[in-house]
Amino acid sequence: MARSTNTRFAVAVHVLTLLAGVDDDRVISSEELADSAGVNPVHVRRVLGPLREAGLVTSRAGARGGWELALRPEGISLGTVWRLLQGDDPVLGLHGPNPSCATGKGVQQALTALDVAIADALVAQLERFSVRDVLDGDIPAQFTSAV
Amino acid sequence: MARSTNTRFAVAVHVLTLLAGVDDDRVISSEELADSAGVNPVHVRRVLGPLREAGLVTSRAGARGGWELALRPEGISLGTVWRLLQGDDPVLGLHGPNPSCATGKGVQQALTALDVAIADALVAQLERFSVRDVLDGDIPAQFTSAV
DNA sequence: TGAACTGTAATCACGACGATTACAATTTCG
DNA sequence: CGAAATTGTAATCGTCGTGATTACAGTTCA
Repeated sequence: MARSTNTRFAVAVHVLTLLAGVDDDRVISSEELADSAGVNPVHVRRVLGPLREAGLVTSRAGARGGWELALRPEGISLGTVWRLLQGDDPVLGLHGPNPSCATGKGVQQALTALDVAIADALVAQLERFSVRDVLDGDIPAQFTSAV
Repeated sequence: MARSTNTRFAVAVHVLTLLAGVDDDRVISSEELADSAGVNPVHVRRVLGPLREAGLVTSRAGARGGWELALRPEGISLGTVWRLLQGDDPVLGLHGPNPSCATGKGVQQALTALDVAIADALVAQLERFSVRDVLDGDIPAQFTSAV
């Protein structure tokens, strides 16, 4: 089984969808979100950290504290979420450099270029959908991607 | 740093490019390929296994044995290589199921659908290039993906 | 026959990831 | 004010995927 990317994106989508489904003025604690997503509260806070810094969600400490969306669900695209969590990390696995071999140099460059292209295509697909779409179940099980 | 996919694809591209660059009737040993790619000979054989079964390369045991391309470099698309090595493994990381929560169900379905879309888009990008392109350095460092 | 390979299983070490624990800081409420 | 609830964050731990390494049987050529 090939290594897939980590589950932060999945957890983020899950949690954001939950937050999108509650009343506007209600906040939800990390523990509640974590229980629903089947992960650890600390993990939830770590995942939501970057999203808070980007202004997608807000958090409140103290009793009756918790999390809520800072934007409307339709204003949060999955591409944005991906970018915030994955940053510029490569999608392809590039093995170590091999400076001695000329062909190796070329291969490295090709793979790097491909990685950029693939990352763009990946985000482009995710950009087509928002948290609202996930909440409404509006992501078809099968659809033709731009091939 | 997020977990990227494994390096099998990168190794495969590297090795295939090397094989594409030699005379037609010359075979190269796993050790030679491994040294050039900076990996282990056993790893090379494991990576090339699926490609051999798919008819992309052939191997010969015994003295003066080794590997050679079974197809012309322009006939080996990177998309094919990716599919052979990655199979149907998910690109997105899907966290464990959460049957108790209705929203969770929907999120799982959405993520699964997205994973298919993304995998398709990824392969579509790779399909645009062949081993020949890598060998010739014909993969531009920057190009607009279909956004 | 012996050397040079492939094919493959078994084991090992490393590293990423997420769980868990712990604790300081913040906020609400009685 | 003080207790309870909750975030923010560091530190540690266990698990798992990955590739290196070793070992060895089978194959082929000289």
